[in-house]
Amino acid sequence: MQCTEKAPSKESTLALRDTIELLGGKWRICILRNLSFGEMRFKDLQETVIGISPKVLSKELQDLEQNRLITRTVNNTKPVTVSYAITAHAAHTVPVINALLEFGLLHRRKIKST
Amino acid sequence: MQCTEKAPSKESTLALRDTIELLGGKWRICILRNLSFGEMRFKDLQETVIGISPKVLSKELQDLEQNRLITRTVNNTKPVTVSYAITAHAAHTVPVINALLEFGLLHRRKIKST
DNA sequence: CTGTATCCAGCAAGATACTG
DNA sequence: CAGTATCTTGCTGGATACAG
Repeated sequence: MQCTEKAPSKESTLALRDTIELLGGKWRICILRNLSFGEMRFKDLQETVIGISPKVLSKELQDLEQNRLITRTVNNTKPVTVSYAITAHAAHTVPVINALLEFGLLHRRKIKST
Repeated sequence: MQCTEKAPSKESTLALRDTIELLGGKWRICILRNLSFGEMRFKDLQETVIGISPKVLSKELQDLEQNRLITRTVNNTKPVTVSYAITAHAAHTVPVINALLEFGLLHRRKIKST
C-alpha cells in the first residue's frame, strides 16, 4: 500500500499504533539496527546496546522473535552460544531506522543552533 | 549524513536513542502524522488521536513544541481557538512515518498468515 | 474550546544476584 | 556464555473533575 491519503483515517491511525507497539520502546529499534549489520550473540548485544540489562535484553529479544523480526539460533559449541539475526521481513525496516537516525542527527544540530 | 557504516558505532547508537526519545512513546508519531495533513485544533486532535486524554495530549503537544516539531498558534476568535501545525523541520519525518505505517500493515498480514 | 489539577494503578525497567 | 529470579522504584498515562 502506498499512502495517498488526504486525511488521517482511523484505520491508518490504528495501523500506525500497531507499528509503534511493535517497534516502540526504548530498545527494540536499536537492537534491530545492530542486528542489521550481521548476526550477534547475546553478549555482543549487551555491549552494543548501551545500558541495557540482561533481563530487559532477554525480554526484548523474546518479543522480537515472537513477532518474527529476529531469529534465535542455538549453536552447538562448548560452551553453548546463541546467535540472533534479523529476518528478511524485518530488514524492510532498516532504511526506515536509518532515516530516523539521520533525522536525530539533523535535529541535534537544529536545536543546538537556536 | 548518509549512513554508510559497516558496524554500529556508539555514536550512531546514541543518536538513534535521541530520536527514539524525541518521537517515541505512544502518541507523538500519531500526532505528527495527523498534523501532516494540515493544521488542527486541540479538539480535532483529541478526536483523531483515538484514546488520548486531554492531559496527555496537552503534555505531548508541549513536548513537541519545545523540540520545534510543531507550532502553536492562538487565534483571536471568540471563543479562543488554538491551531497546531507541523514545522518544516518535522515535515522531514512524514515519509518516514508513512514507511512505518506501511510496514505495520505488511506486518499484520505476515503474522496473520502464519 | 482549551486546557490544568488531582488522584491513582500498572508496568517498564534498574540493580543485583544467581543458575545451567 | 546466556540467560532467569527477585525485589523495588519511578514514571507513563488513565479517569475524572474543574477552570479561564
